[in-house]
Amino acid sequence: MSHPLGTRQAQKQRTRRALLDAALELLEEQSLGSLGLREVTRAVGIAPTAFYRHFRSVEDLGVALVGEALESLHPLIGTAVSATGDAEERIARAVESIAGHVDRYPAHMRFIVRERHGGVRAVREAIRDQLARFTEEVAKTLAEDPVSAGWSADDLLMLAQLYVDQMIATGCLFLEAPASAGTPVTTSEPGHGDRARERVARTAARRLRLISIGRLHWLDRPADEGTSGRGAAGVGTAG
Amino acid sequence: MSHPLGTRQAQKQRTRRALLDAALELLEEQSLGSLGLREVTRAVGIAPTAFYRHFRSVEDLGVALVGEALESLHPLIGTAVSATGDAEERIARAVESIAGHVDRYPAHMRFIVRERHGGVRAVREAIRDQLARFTEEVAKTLAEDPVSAGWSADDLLMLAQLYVDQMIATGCLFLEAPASAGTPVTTSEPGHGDRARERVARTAARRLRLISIGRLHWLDRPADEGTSGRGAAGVGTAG
DNA sequence: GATTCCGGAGAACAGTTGTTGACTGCATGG
DNA sequence: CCATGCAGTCAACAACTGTTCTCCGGAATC
Repeated sequence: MSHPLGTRQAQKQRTRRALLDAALELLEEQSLGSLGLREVTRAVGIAPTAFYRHFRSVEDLGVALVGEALESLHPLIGTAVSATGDAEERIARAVESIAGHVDRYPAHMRFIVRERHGGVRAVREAIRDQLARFTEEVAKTLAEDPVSAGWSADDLLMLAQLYVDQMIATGCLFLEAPASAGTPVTTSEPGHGDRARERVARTAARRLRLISIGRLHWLDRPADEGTSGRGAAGVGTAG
Repeated sequence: MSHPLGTRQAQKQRTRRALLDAALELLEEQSLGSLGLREVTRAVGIAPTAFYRHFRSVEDLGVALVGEALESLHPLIGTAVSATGDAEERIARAVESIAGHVDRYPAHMRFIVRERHGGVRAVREAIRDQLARFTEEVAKTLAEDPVSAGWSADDLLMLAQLYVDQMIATGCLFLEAPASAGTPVTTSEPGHGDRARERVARTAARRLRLISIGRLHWLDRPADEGTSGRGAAGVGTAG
């Protein structure tokens, strides 16, 4: 109601947040390209013209959303790609991290997944760039892992991209899994959602496991044929 | 101009195609949710009301597009996942198949990638279902591969999903790579596009290689811990 | 205490959208 | 050869869009 604390800029940032949040919520059932400026202001409860005080266009708002959505993703690197524990522990921890993140910021996750290949060029490119930064950081973390000894920078980046793609795909699966309802502890029955969630978790874990195995044997045949590098993993599969 | 061949239904299907094609082209720079009915008819050159003779809504048109886009994808299974040749040959063939498909049907590919997580529920679900069918067929093909001997059905499906995701991701990368211009043979210089294309091809091949390696060693530790199945591939990586 | 700054409101604008009903011309089937 | 079916047209509708300009009131500054 009133403005108990803070200056005027505080109020400005508050309605800015309201705009961002309203947009984020509206974007759960549509894409940014079809999101109207008036639609957002209506949801916030301000005049359409007030929108321009905060963003130049919906596209602009979208880019801002990319920023905070990807930023919220960053801390995941520490828990999901860290080099502590055995392989199975690490996989479990990674999957749990992703699940937790989707629980905390579902709208952010959905936004990224939807707009990554969406119809708004500026937002697409913003996501691509931010994701590239993120991937590079993952690559850096992977480099510190003893398993990565002897890997070329290119191969490490490839692996990081694979992991990041996997992370997003897994997050998307968690999003699509029927929500485990808002009641975390009230009922102890499994519920439809929890079953689906666990199925997703197990599949995701298996995927990571396969990648992890491939990683372990990546350098098994150091130099076979002349070319540039990786040895062909050819084995008798001739039909 | 005239109607030399065919009945009246031929003409109907022709404008239906025109609608689909126009939509497909318009969708290269926007998403289905923001695609207007009038926009499509305007591009085709017919009255807006004529649209209803073919589709009930733009959503409906989208679902139709899903059908033909995914159908065009099916023949890829034979060339990209077949069990002939050594691993390296197969990987190269898979990447080439995908590149070729993107060259032939770029709009289809873009449509799938964009709308797979897009803002139109009906289309999203149509893609998910069709993609599930596709994946199951891939799994069936993989099952015939000697490498898959001893694999559980669940694991095979997981691998198929991984391959399908990889296929789409690779296709998307080829789409984003600057086009190699419409002139295939006129100039023999590499050009910006061709360099980018080859970079994409090499990265995609490496990804497939890693997955292939993981596949080969998937059953290395048949039964380690009690649980349900796959042995933990844990190896000394403790930080 | 007076003045400037600025987030927001209001009205109005020209365009656009999806959808309707009644109509027309032409290929088709009796 | 006539009657029906049906793709496509036209006009009109209410609703909505993004954007501009003008104005207001309260905080911030001097």
